[in-house]
Amino acid sequence: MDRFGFELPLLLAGAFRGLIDELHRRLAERGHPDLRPAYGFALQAVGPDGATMSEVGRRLGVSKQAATKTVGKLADLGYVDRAPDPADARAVLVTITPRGRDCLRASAEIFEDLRRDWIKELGKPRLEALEADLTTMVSRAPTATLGDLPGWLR
Amino acid sequence: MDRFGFELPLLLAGAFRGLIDELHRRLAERGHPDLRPAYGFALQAVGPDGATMSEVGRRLGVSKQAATKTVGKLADLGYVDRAPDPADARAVLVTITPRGRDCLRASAEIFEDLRRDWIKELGKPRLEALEADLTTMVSRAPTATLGDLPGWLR
DNA sequence: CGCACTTCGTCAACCTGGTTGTCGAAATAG
DNA sequence: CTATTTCGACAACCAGGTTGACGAAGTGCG
Repeated sequence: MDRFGFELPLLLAGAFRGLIDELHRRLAERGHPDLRPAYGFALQAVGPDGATMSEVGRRLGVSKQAATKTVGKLADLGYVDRAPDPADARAVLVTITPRGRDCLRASAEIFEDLRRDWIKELGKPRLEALEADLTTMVSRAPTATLGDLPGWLR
Repeated sequence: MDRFGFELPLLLAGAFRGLIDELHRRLAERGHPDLRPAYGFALQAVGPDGATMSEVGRRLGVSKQAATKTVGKLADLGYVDRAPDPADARAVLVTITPRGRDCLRASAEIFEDLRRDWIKELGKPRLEALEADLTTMVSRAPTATLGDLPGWLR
């Protein structure tokens, strides 16, 4: 079966999207219905040890202004807290709340489940080959932080 | 090498993005520097035979208002023309200009080149396996039109 | 110590690409 | 001929990004 070149990006995007859609479907079932994909990235960027606003922005590859807005949303949803940094009076420390931690844990579990689904469907060797090949191609064209996916296709 | 579940979506997104970034890099070299990924989708949606505004919107999976705006940009850039539909006085016919056609042709060629790059890197059997496996997983979770990718991760 | 420079986070203004709601005009159904 | 649908425009709005300016706080160094 000979394929067209344009199918490759479509397949990649479709697979990515399918994965993320399914993640959020299952996340909703587990009590996190209002988390959007973009917030998920941001939550990851905060990380288990917390981070300052600027740090979040750097990790996401967006301006600190954008990070401030996103963190604000995350805080409204109860996933993170903001507190003055005791070590630096200019800085704001963003930390993950228990709810945020639960969400992160659930996400990790769901991703493992999802990967298991793929293994069941394709077999372990095929999936590992797929991952290895994608790693090759991704490292060949080093992509940015990936947190700026939202604005990227602007 | 044992991988984490969360790597899979990252790899997919990274590969997709790498492909699209490279497409637009090469498109720019060929005289289409101002086409953005989102416009590329829209141009595809107009198609070689043209379409009405509403039709473009439906194909992209967005409202006709959004389609109107995007088509406006595309027209400003000289990729499409708008003309009253002789068969329906309400409708606006959107057609691709020669420049748009050139862009579409260049895109197709670049995607083929890109696929050849992947074949050179991974070998034909591996790439075909990768495509087949992605097809399996994508068809398992039927994704939408994909034209609404921009707004999707909202 | 004191001053210059950098960094932190905020505010304000703006852009883009979406959304919904309303509307008049044109096509279609009955 | 009328009722309903569809087309595309306009307006208002939202989300998530941008840049620029800014004061306050930390840092380096003569």
